[in-house]
Amino acid sequence: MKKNAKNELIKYDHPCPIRDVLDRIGDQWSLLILKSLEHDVMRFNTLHKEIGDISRQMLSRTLKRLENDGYITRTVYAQVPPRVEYALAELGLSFLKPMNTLIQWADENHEAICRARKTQNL
Amino acid sequence: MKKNAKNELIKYDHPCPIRDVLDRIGDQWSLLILKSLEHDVMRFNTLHKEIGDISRQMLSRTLKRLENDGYITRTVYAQVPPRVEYALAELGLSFLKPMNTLIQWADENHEAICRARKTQNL
DNA sequence: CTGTATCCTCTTTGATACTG
DNA sequence: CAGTATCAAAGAGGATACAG
Repeated sequence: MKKNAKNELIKYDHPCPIRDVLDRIGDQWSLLILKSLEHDVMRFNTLHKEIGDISRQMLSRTLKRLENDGYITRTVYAQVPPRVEYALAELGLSFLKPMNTLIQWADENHEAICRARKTQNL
Repeated sequence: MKKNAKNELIKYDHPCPIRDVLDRIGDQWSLLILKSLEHDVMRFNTLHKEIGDISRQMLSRTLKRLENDGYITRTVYAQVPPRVEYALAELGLSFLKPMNTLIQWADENHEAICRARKTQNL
């Protein structure tokens, strides 16, 4: 566990839910993957092509994390060549609502943000 | 849904507003800062104490980015010692709705996620 | 097809010391 | 009080080759 400068334990036994959740789905790819799975079950390579600029490694890692957190399910079919399908689990389905609220806001306010940003490049 | 010349599905044109927005407020601190400013104007050190484990450098940087993107305002009072107050700007106020939807979901589902996670540590 | 292992780079973040 | 500069560490992410 992390310690601060005085070597005191930082108390995250039960971390802030917001941080705990957002640290995971707040990365570069999770939302994109969940959004891709909103309407369809998807295979690994289909996701890879759809998202376009994600590396296979990051796709693999992020899928594992999402699966481990309970957002998605992973189904392997005993075939040659292998066929693996990813789909939203219950948690992922319930997450669609706040996610889409956020996405809608981003869409509506993107232009305003771009306008505000023009002055600098931080 | 759009398709390209080879009839493959394409969901994400560039620049994608979702990614552009979330890459900024999806970091470790932005949401926390915006949440802290939800009900009160705040000074630098007050924010620093309230958030607790953010470094001054990251607080400074994140505040600048949020200001530059138009989420918050920064007001300097001509005093000695200096007094600087941060407050939500219009964009930040409008962001409260999707943000709180997300926070509420995180609160309600945190336990389920923790339960799902127990098996591994990715 | 569906990944994993390895190596490498770039970004993020914190600690600390310093300035106005 | 409100930051900034500098340094260092950790992690995110990509490229490529390899494996089942």
